Amino acid sequence: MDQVEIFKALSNKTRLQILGWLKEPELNFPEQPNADFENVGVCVGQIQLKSGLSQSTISEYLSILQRADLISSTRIGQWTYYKRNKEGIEKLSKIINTAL
Amino acid sequence: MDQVEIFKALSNKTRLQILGWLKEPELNFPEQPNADFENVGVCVGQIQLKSGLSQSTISEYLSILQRADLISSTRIGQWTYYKRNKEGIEKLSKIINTAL
DNA sequence: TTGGTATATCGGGAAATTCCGATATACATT
DNA sequence: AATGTATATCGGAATTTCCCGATATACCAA
Repeated sequence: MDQVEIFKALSNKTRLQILGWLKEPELNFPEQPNADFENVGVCVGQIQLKSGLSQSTISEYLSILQRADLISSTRIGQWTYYKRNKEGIEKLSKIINTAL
Repeated sequence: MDQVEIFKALSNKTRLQILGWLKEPELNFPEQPNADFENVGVCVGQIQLKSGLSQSTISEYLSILQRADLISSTRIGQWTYYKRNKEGIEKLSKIINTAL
């Protein structure tokens, strides 16, 4: 993954908010039946609801964040759950500390 | 300074390269008379030469990086020198570790 | 199989970014 | 004052990003 693409993924207010929300899902989203935040994450619909943007836009934003390795996804039934990707974010932290 | 603006500043290959060059100026630029890298930084002309882009583009890129607090400038005579801004980069590192 | 719900993908108008050449400004030299 | 050099600013064409509605795909339930 190109460094520039990671920073592009972060260059948008809504996408930064999503990452913030996914850092503490229990504070930012209502309880979910049959899917705990820690293991699978938060479903697209909840993220979209919270963002106020359209379904298609949020779906695209989530895939941009995923391509940048900042989040990861799990499909369960008809739902896709996204959660923070610790490894990717740690890698970004290392980039900041070594390249800049 | 808005977080989004910081990441936008970093969303460009040339601007990332400039930050990398300014991290170790002595490895990336020829000796400068009357201005040491540590205190004042590297003059615009040298950065432009190394980048291969036009003078106007590099001047603009440097001011984008400066607005994001990632570099700072000093004018001496007809030259402007830019150097890495340690504090701004440390602040960015904290953003990564707390907001994402 | 039919209909319903969740998400992904497509096509596109509007706005932002990239990078340029031309020009303006600032300072030094003669 | 006039000229030369370093940098900043302006105007703009080409490309990319933002965000939407429409549509496609995937899965579930009856």
